[in-house]
Amino acid sequence: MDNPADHEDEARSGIGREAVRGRADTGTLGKAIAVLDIVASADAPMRFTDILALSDQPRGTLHRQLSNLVEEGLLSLGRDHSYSVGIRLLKFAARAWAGNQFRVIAEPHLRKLHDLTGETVHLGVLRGNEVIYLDKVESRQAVRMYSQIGNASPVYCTGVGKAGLSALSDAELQAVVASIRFRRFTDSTLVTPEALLREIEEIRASGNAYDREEHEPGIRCVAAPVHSADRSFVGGLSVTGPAYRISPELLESWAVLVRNAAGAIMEDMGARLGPRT
Amino acid sequence: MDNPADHEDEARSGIGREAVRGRADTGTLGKAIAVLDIVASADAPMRFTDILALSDQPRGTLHRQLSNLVEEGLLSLGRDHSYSVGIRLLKFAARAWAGNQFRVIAEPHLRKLHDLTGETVHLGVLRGNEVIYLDKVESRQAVRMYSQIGNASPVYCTGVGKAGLSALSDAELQAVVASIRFRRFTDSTLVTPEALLREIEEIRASGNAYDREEHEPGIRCVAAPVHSADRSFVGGLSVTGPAYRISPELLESWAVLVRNAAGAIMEDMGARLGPRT
DNA sequence: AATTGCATTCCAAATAATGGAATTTCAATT
DNA sequence: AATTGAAATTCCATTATTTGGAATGCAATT
Repeated sequence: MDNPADHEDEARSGIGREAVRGRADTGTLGKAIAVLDIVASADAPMRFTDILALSDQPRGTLHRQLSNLVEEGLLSLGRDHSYSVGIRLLKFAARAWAGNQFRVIAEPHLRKLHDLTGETVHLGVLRGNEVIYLDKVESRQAVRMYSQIGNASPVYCTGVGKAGLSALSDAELQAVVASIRFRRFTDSTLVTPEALLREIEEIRASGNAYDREEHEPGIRCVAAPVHSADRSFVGGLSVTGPAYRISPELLESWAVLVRNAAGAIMEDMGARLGPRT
Repeated sequence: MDNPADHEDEARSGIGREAVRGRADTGTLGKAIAVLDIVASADAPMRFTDILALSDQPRGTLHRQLSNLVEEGLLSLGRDHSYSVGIRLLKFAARAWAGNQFRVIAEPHLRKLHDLTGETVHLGVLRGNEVIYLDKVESRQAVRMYSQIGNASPVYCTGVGKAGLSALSDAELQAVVASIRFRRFTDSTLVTPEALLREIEEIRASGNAYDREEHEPGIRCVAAPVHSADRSFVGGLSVTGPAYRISPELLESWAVLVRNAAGAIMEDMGARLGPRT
């Protein structure tokens, strides 16, 4: 599943407070991280000229930016002049994950939901027009944790993504939807803003989002919106499974469980964060 | 101290750029990442003044650096003015992990080693005077993957760390050892450069490093050095288990298995990278 | 209402980044 | 072994960004 033209500009209009920045890539740091993002969004190591083609920086500038990133361990430069993401980021991410209170508070609820359904449970948050998976509980350990945690998927074709969108204000929703470059993954993928917005309305009314094989054929899920106490994290909670095992009726029967779990998470967060303020 | 062997090693050129690096807080990016590192190294969210105390930047400067990091999603600023590591790093790390060829090539060998011993297997690489765990295979899934992957531990009291050190040139070894601030974790922890260097010599001779409850009481391990084909990654492979289950004799009986697995990984890497060059 | 302990903003001076062009290295081919 | 075109890297006068000490804002506490 390669998405070639994805890392072009991505119009990073994110969510919440860290989000309403229309302009990004400003300042020395911003430009450097934009370069890092280009390399991180590719699915193979990139050579200098490959990156040059995607970045809008002059040769000399780009070269120094890359050198700085390598110097800091954020990128790694192979003998064959190919750049890939550096392992120093693993350390940062491990801390980001372990220290994330939203995830920590949610974790027991994910487990409970997994026990109730027997299927894979995901927690993800919005970041721009992507959803980043924060946690996952599954039965078989065959699939590695890292295979999902940290992974970025489009908002418009995942249960977690659509659930998250439904929790945004209209202004935020409009901004995100406008930044989406729709791409058809399956026959069921929603590929227009109108179809997406219509579905968001339904989600707001019912409290549940569904992924009916819209991202991957044979994969269904039911989700509900969750957000952290201060709304700095907005996302969703979902139960996912193979279509052959999960009938639409079964999926629907889990809807209330997912909503309850999402509600319980938000209650826990209020309980922990409320008094402290 | 004009050891001819040193020149020999230096002549081998660019060894372990990734593995051994001095402090490089230079440039705008470097200083920003240094600030990020301060926040990532703390085990709780930090407020502005906490960070100010640890960084040697003036108020105004630090404040703008933090703002920039938040702007880029590398840090997240809570409503209570506390900074924590941002989830955008999860995306970068997921790519760094999935795309890391060293880890990809090593993975089947970790599994095989796990099957042979039944105990937890770790793969880690040196970064400065820390070892960063790249992968882990364990029996019980009770402990979460993220609990180790990406985690940074001191080189001098872990099997993987000491194994990695033994694979460095004398010059690199000296540089790393000089940068260590020794801390006693258990009664067995090596706390002097001399003791560490003496043990590195033994590891070089035998091909195996041991952690005899030097980091955590009740935890033992046997390790062997590994490095990527171009030596851009230098680290170790280890089998770890609880002391009550793993006698010193049993541990020693695994030594050859670990050495063989390490050798097989390096052979695989040569096989994949060799023809391409 | 005043105080205290923070976090945040300001702006001239200092410093680091910029980028077009020149140079060097690489790798494929003869 | 020599040639050559492509790719990577370095150079340095110009330009834009960061710097940092001091002033200001903000919200609890007395």
